[in-house]
Amino acid sequence: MSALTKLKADIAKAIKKLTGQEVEPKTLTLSSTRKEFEGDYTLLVFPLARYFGKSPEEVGKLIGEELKASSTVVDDYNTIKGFLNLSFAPEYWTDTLTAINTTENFGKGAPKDKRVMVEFSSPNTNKPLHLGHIRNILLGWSVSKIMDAAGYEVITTQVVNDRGIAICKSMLAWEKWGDGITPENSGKKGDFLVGDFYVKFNTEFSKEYSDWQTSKEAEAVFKNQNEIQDKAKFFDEYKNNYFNEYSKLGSEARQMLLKWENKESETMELWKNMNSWVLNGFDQTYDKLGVHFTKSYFESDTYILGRSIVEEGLKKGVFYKEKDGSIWVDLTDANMDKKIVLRSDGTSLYITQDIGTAELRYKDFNTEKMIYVVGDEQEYHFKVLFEILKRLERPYASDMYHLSYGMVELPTGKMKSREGKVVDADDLINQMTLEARANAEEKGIIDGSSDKERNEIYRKIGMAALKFFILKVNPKRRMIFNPEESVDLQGQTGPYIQNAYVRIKSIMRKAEGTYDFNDISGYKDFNSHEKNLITTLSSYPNTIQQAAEEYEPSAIANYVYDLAKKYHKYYSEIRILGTEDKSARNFRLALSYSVAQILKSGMDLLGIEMPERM
RNA sequence: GGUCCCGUAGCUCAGCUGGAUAGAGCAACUGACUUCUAAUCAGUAGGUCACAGGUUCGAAUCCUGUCGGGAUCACCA
Repeated sequence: MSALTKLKADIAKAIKKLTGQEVEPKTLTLSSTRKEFEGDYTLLVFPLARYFGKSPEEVGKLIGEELKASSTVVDDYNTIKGFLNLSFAPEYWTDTLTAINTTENFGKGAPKDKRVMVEFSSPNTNKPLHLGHIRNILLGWSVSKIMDAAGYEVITTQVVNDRGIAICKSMLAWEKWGDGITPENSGKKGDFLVGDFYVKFNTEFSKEYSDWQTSKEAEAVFKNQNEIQDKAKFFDEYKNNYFNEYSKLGSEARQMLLKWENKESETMELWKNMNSWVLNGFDQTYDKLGVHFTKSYFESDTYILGRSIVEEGLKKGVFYKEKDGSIWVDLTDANMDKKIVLRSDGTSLYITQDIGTAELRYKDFNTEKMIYVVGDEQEYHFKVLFEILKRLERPYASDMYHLSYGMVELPTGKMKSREGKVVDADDLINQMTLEARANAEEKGIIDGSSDKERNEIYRKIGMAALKFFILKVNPKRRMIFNPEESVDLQGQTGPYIQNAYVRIKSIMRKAEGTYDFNDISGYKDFNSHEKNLITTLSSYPNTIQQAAEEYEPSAIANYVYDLAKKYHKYYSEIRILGTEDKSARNFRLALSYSVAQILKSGMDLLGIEMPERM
């Protein structure tokens, strides 16, 4: 039991003694005292005044007096209006620090005996990962780390969309214009190579389309409609119809998809090859980002799943059949629409697949809780999916969450990979490392280490800047990313937090062998920074639980920044190694050590590594 | 049109289970490196918390409505 929980129990006891009223300790509001006031923690007495029938100020005095007499934690008190400010005994601070210092993995929650799956990334195999994926991947990875720290057992997965018309476009373009090029013979990263052909297809297709627009056939199409008068505007919107009805390239791509579905060997061969190039490229990017998956699922395996569950649901009466044979679910009573779950020709849809994959994962891993990290444009889809699974009475249906996040846009608008208008993940990662290096070289620090070590440090700093930049923001917010304005390395950033850690590491190296963490109790004259830091440290476990409950990496990011900021301030005012009094010096080193541990641990929850020097 | 998300300093964002005078960073200006790493610290300046009502001893926070931005409402994924 932490000292604060004990204090709350003491307060409840005091109230009981004074009024006879039973109060649930956890309903008490206890927060750290604002720095303008005297005291360490503050109890809000407004809500308690009614039990006493006296003014909040008087009530504060009564409780304060009682606590001073009965609680071992409380040394003194003062009241201002309805705020009861409590000052703690010196032992509280040293004991708390020692407890933090000696607890292994301080902050980690007790095992919850529940397995949670986090699905994220889920890329298409026709182009490289881009900035949008980065937000997804960082969120997913961080949430999985946070869940783990909160006490869950975590499984990470991705569903790779490796089939469909998009990949056929790349395949077709490679066949037509590729001239046998491969990642091996060209030295180009596989996902970029395939992505180039995807763009190539689309530029060729656009050419074909604009040529067609002057043909008689096109004239006729335009005349046969009278919804849009402006010709250019009409053809702008007609592009998809053209692809499906008139385009030569479109028909070739569709034929390729048909061949793939019929598993024709030549097509399968090409498909397998190109997919392996892309997946290989993805693995390199994942490595750089430091993420990995317990298991990857492939849509080419899962796209037919879900049908048997639909059949089962039909029998149960959850679904119904239309005259044409298509199967539907009516969700109007849950304030949603009717939704098709199986086509009239018996084939699966996106939602059918998702029903099937959920079931498959449950069977594979026995996950009773599932988190899907997917963009907010799919909110409705997941609302429907979760409702369907509930009606099908799946055992995991009660604990499903769609972690939805806002789109990442460029200043010029949305990214369009078809037009090659994207910020590639790899480019961004490299750019960040270069940025970190340029910054370091300008400052002329990090000397004495080898090139290899230095590059490793630059990588860690660059990645920290990028990851923190993205994770500190509430996922729901849309974000506009300007590649021209580089990500900051100063201020509220990843490197700022790394710097606090590095400073401590430097102190610890210098102090090596000259201190004893067990000998701190002689120190009693704590300054406000020290109390403040210990208070912040002791709230770490709570922060983790809250971040897990709310699926909110930004809560951790803000916490870690706050801690680093407080430490930087402390560092600038107190000369730790120069402390004369022995137990004070030990205390300060112990405190610094704990701060470093928690900074490292918290950053790890964001997927950010710490350098030992920078 | 229905539903959901967002709106806080010039910019990027915290704060939202109601509590004391709304906080950071960036950008601007001023100061601090012979002293544990200045990717730091201290300071100046910057606010009708989109707007209007309501609940409350107390509202950026809760409720209702309005406005602005975005998403979504396919036998696409």
